[in-house]
Amino acid sequence: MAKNSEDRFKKIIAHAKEYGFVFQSSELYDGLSAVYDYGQNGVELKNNIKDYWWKSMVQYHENIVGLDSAIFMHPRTWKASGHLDAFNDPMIDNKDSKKRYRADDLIEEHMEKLQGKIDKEVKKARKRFGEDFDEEKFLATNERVVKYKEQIESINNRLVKALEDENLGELKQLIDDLEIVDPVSGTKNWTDVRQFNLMFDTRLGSLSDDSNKVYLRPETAQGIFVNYLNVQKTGRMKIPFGIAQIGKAFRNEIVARQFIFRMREFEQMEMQYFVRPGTEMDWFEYWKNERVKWHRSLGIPDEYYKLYEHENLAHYANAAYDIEFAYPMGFKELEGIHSRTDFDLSAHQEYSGRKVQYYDPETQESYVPYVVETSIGLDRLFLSVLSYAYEEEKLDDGSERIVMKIPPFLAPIKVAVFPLVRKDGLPEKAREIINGLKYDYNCHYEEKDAIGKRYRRHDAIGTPYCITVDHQTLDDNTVTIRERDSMKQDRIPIDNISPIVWERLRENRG
RNA sequence: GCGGGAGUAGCUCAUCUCCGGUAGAGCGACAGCCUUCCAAGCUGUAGGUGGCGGGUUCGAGUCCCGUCUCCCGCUCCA
Repeated sequence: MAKNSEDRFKKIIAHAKEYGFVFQSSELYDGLSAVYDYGQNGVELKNNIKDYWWKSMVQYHENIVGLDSAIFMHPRTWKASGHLDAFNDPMIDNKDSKKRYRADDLIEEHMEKLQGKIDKEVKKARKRFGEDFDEEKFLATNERVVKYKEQIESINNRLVKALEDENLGELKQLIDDLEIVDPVSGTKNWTDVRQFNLMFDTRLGSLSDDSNKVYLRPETAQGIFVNYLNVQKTGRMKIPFGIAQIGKAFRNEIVARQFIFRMREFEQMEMQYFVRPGTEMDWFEYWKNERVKWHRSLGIPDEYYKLYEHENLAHYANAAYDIEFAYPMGFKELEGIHSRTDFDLSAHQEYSGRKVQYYDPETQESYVPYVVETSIGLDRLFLSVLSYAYEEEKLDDGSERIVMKIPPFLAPIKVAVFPLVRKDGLPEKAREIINGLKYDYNCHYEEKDAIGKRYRRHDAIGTPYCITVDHQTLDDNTVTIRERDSMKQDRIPIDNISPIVWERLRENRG
């Protein structure tokens, strides 16, 4: 990370804490690594983001409905989804090179080397015997080849058994016995083999035995897939249709850092769109464009976004696109659009033994729908808004201000109301105005300190509009409304505050 | 997880270094005064068992060990 963006990132994190957006979890007890809490302003911003996403998906699309599934799910869900197998890796570090490897990979590479030796022997023999060479016979009888083959077999047996038993000590022993060296450092100075589990587990019920182990979901999508039939049938949904969900997910990341970008407990906003097989690429394109449009509607300039097409695909996908955002630490994934094929629904059909299909009246056939997923990290979106919004501004008079240029319709507090001075009945008038506005907008009243200071305080949390009650207000019932970014003021009648704020909030939504 | 750096008031920091002797400032917050519009007027108040635990010592923020957390690099990442 470049020095100045590193500084900027630090300032944003400090600002987020100082102004009640994000606190480290359990800070009182020295904090909990990679877990964060949202403070009084953070929760408002986060709720506003959620609300906007939810409306964009569920309210603005008649064929998309919502869902709120539980975090606990039947353990077989994760067997079916592939998470149980795909994210259970035994890892080992070389103390000299500081490199980390998958222990089973190292052993497999060793076996491949042995296989390479066999191939070499075969090649040599073929050269020697020419036309008469009988490969099968050679493989079965050549002393050296047979020895290599036996070695491979015995290693493989030990490896498979060790993995099955989750015997980490045996894996380490195997690496020691084979005298495997680190390709980088060339040494055999290894740590113990340790198990890394992506998923958190816990016990359901008060008796602790292995049979009631359950996992905290590592993605919300599976809650949608296992409810596909329920929603499709009870909602009488016709393909194509979507199910949207906002919820917490949990991942025990090996390294979880970078503030709220990568957390152990995080929130996803996902929409799974069920389509007829063969049309998935069209819908993939469609949602790619829709999601880009949605991001543009936040009013953040295009250059903050970059599209990235995946070449290494996850176990469930046949196409994947990331929308990346220019965070202070560089372009990083904000949202993923994936064509998940029928991988998940088929897997659940197989593991549950139930028919997870759709009868298409048009084609008069049943099929397992294909799925196009849009999956965005709520916390990452929050961070993108926060890091875009943070600005240290030099004003014409030479002074500085820190202003959070949060898209106004997402701002934690929409309207702040101040009496110019704390006397002459101005505070009472200001209270009166707030009481009229608070049912429509999140408002804030302040009378402490000089007026300029109060403006700056609200700049720092991104409040788009400040209403000031002055002496003229008492004569003609007008107030000034000050706009955050331009710092310009208009004088408007009290009765017009609500419609004008409404109008401006709408305008600001791309 | 490994390696390096750091942790003193809400924030920024001072004191720390070869020399151990009962923690200060600015900003901020709060209360009040003064002020007719963009942070810096006046008065007062609160706030720290120096991340936590242990050791050495008559005495530790200061020396030693452990631990937690954060930052940087490496590794991993649906």
